[in-house]
Amino acid sequence: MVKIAEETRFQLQRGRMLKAAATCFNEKGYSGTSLKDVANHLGLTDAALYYYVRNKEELVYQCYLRAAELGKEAMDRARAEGHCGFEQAFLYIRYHVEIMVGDRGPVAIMSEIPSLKPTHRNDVLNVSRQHSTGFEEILAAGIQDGSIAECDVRMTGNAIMGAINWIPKWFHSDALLAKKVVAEFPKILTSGLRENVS
Amino acid sequence: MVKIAEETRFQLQRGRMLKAAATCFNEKGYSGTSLKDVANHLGLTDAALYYYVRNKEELVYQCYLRAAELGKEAMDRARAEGHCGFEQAFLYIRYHVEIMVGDRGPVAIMSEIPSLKPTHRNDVLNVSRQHSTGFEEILAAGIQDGSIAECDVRMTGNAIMGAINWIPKWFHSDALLAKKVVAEFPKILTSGLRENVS
DNA sequence: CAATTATTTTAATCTAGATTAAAATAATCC
DNA sequence: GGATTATTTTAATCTAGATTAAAATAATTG
Repeated sequence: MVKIAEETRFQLQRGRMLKAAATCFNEKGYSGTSLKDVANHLGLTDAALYYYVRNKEELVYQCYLRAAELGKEAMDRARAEGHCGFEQAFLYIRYHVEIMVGDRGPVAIMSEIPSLKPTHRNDVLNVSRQHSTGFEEILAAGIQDGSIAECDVRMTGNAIMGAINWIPKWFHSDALLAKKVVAEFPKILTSGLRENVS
Repeated sequence: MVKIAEETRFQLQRGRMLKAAATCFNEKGYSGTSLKDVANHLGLTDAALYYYVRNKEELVYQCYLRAAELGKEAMDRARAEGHCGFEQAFLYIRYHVEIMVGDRGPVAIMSEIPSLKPTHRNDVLNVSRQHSTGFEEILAAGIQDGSIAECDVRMTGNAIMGAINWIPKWFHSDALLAKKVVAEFPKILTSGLRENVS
């Protein structure tokens, strides 16, 4: 068995597992999902999951890490492509939402960060903070370049991020709705940012 | 022991318990908080909580019900006092946020609704839906009366509610920050609603 | 203060669901 | 095809933390 093939298969299953876990956690809650639930989603037995992950805590950790990475990906793209603060903010929201409601989702809601073990918790918190900070930087840049009206970047960031992070609470795999979310959310969440705030 | 005195004391402790539980759930996550944690907050033993609640599931249920009631209270006030859709939306956000970050909080994030038992889950979901619907009605009324620009009320409602519901994730008892949140959130979340959306 | 009721604690259980070890099956390679 | 490694299952344990029963303490009443 050659290294490359083996890792590919392994990583495929592992990816499926993380998606299944995210689905379960979002839809059944954390305490409501047993490893058996996740395994059933994959046509496996609960014990099989231990081949991919040390324990349940690590499963959650990996889900959260994946969520954070996808967010970062969206932000990186937006920063690279947007020509002013406003455009970067708009694109970030657009890309992140697109990922969340698209076929790379679902993305796990990070409701159980505090019950992760210290190392893992810090990992996740670090990426999260980077992410928040990154968005605040975009907003600040937008104020500088005149594309965004003067505002409290911390609070505005919290508001917009909150709206995004909450999506998995009410959105459950629905292509039609997904289209609407992608079309509307970026508009809605940035419509208050322009200069004409009265 | 007279009825009234007894109920007063009981209800007081019970109220404290619900607040302590909300604090724990928000800060340590659901699976991260044991009944012992909640009890310690009150200087009690875990077993004592069973005097106030049948089991942990009911404790969560009560927390969520309380959260829903406080939201409803804010919305009722806003509807009674606001003179147009926009004003009602603004006031609702203001009042709800004020409650969440003030001394009537914290309000539990409803992350574990799916693991409630069916009856309780339905109770909570019903109030929640009423609440969302109520806000959408406010938005629709605002569009009618011209105080709010044409928009997708469902999506706009989801966005604004998400931003509010996410607050307990990053806000932890801090009077100074509380002031800022109350001052900024209503402005930020309604700044995109006016007619001048381009 | 004695009696009654309310509240809390102590000290056990009880249990779902996580975890593990060993065996079985499946995939891949030479 | 036989050997080797990867993946999954079966069948037990193991455990934290929820739950309970009985006893202890505290409050209130007349």
